[in-house]
Amino acid sequence: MHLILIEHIQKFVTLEPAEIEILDSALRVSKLKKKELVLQEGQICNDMYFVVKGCLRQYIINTKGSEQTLQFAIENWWMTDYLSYHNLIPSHFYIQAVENSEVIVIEKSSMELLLLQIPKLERYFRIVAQKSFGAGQMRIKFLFTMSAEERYHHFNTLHPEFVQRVPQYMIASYLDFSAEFMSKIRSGKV
Amino acid sequence: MHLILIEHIQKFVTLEPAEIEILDSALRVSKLKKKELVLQEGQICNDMYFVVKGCLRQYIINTKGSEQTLQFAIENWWMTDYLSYHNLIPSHFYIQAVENSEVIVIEKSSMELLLLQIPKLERYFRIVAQKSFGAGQMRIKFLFTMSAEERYHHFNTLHPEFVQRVPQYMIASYLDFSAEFMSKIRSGKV
DNA sequence: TTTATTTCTTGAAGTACTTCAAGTTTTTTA
DNA sequence: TAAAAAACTTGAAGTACTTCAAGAAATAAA
Repeated sequence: MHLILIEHIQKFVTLEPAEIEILDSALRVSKLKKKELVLQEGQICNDMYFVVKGCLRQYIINTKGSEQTLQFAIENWWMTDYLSYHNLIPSHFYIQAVENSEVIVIEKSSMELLLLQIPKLERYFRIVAQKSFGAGQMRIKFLFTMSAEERYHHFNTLHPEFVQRVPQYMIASYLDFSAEFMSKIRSGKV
Repeated sequence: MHLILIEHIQKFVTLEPAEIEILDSALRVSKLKKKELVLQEGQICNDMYFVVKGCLRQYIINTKGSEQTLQFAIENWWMTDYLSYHNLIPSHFYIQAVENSEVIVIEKSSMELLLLQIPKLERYFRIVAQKSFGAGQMRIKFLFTMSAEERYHHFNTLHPEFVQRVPQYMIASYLDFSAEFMSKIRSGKV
């Protein structure tokens, strides 16, 4: 049983036993090794990933050839490239496991089938997407109004466990400053 | 008849005549004067707005007391503060008409009713939210990887009509640089 | 039209960051 | 456990912007 996802869904909609049955048999778990890629730039994103355990990140490779993390997903978060997924266009992003991770993968075709069989899931995914969009708006607010140092302390206060788990250079690029500058912030040299 | 919205919905789901009837009678149009606010910081956002004509923007007032635009919505776009809307928490944002505008307002209570009466709308709003989130991800990519000048030219190429309609200082803050710097970019002095 | 208000421009001075390069520490692999 | 790889630190030099202040131009109001 894919309990973690089913419980997450039931926070937003109530499923009948029969629906849980359908859902459960449609899901499959995939174990990802640290650094394993599930999406690469140029590919069409055909899956949605729900993190059961571990951590994924979405990143790009910029013109200087270095990686910039745009998004993290930890337990109970969905990760995908919605634009590539919906419009069938090549993705601009990489999606990678930051740690050894366990994810539930739902392919697009199987997702469409599920949404027909269990229309309540439309509601669940609507709410998830709307909340994610709301979180994204807050992120832009923080990026626009806080200095690098403020963003670091804010993130560190909000997600202290996370800062331990993930390499600093990934967090630095997620907060839109260089790894070197982050090092200076941490040591108080700025 | 609120044709523009109904047509927009029918791009994603097919509505029965009876459903159109229900929908149509639940909607109301509101005319907004230029600069009119529909949401202020600290208020709980209780509505969703669909722009029929004109333009809305979401902005904040930063610590220096100046406005920063985080989001625009033109014809066929939805605008709301999803975080405040879903979690019933005070909004961090202002939402304002940039021009004299016509919007369709749906209050939360009426939205919940509509979603029960026309479950297909769950699908519509799911797709809209997922696509919006996808667009937000691209926005962050552009903010992270392009210089101010590149962001300006990129935006200008993508939305040339828009740059005419909206004061430059709003676009400057949306692209995360100062109005003065935008002026210098435009005159080639940089 | 006249006046008031809003928006845009310009240059000079300042700053919050980046980049580079080299060394150190930590983690992973064999 | 040694060796290799990945991640972090440090300082020096550079730069892409911001801020300020003042004036000009465009738009709206009277």
